[in-house]
Amino acid sequence: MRVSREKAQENRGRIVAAAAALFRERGFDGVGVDAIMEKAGLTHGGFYKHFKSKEALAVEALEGALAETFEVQKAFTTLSDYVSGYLSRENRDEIAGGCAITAMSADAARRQDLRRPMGDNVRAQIDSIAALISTRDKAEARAEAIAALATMVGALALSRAVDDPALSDEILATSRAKLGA
Amino acid sequence: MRVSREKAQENRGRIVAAAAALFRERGFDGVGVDAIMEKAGLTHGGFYKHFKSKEALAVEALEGALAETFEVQKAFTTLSDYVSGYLSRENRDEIAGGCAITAMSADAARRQDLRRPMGDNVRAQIDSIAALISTRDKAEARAEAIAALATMVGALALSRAVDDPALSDEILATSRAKLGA
DNA sequence: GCCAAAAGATGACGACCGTCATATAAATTG
DNA sequence: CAATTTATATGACGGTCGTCATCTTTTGGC
Repeated sequence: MRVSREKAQENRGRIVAAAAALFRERGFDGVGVDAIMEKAGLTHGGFYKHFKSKEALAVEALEGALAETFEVQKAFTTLSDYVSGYLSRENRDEIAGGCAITAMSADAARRQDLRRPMGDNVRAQIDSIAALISTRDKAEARAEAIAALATMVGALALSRAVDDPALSDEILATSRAKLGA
Repeated sequence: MRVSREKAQENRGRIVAAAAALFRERGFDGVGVDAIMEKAGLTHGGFYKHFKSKEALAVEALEGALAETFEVQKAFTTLSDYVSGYLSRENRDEIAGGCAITAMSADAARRQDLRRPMGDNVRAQIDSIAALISTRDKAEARAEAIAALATMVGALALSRAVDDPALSDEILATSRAKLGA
């Protein structure tokens, strides 16, 4: 049955939000359109009234996930807080709500469409981190920001991939320390 | 038709090698058993004479991919060479033959079975890198090794995920420089 | 050299996939 | 209030998936 424009727009948002969580949790190929629609509280059929393909939804979902976590990170006013928030056990254990760069970089490497939102967000993150670094030399701040972002993304990925919880914690703690947090 | 034990073992190895490449390239859910068997020069039916499931093959394929790249990396005698080899355009562009940690960490985060080989290899890499660091303090060398590995993995993942080739190159070059290579 | 074992090929199964046609029913338009 | 539009539901399609049963053919053990 039909639904008000307002409600339809809200439903669309719920589909994107559900997809943003599920794609991070299970990867692009690990989630079906039916699972996304179910999580959004709808049935699968209406999907193509909102999106022209699963891939098109993935682009929007990635943009949404990246924007959401970027908002959280922009709230940190020091590099130390930024790093501590990123390399925390909570962020490691909540993949569905955590950093979309780490969770979806492999999908982005495989699917052209996802690389543009990734690139946009990486550029923004670099600028954001560089702004937190108090160095005279702008180029040097940018270089430090790039390396810091790489270390954070790699440490989070490693901490999620290894079997031993002690090693996982050690990776987070050591990387935090190396980044001055 | 039947085949000699020797030939059967060689075929098994070809299946594992094909899977090691395809899983890195397309992810666990992006490859079917049929594609793996075809790449190995066989038909899909014989698969379950060799492996009890696709997941079981993935464990062996990951072990193989990790061992293979680890052999390459162990050949480097300085940290600088190690880093330069890892953070090269060639390694970035050859996902199927490149670092399995970077290519499969997301799959490992999702699938328990893959975390043990990941953990084993990460431990070995840390020790291997730490041995290249000339520091009196062993704990300090280990900490530097962990951070260096995290930076390398993150930089490679980022360089593959972004849309802009210039940014991709910059991430590699900057991370190399930060790691003294 | 015969016989049991087994590797691989062929083919099928149930489940799930992305996508779309159609039906339903409510909202918007006039 | 009537006519039209449209968001969602139902159901189906062709294709692909992981897995397995069966058959063929050859090997390896006696």
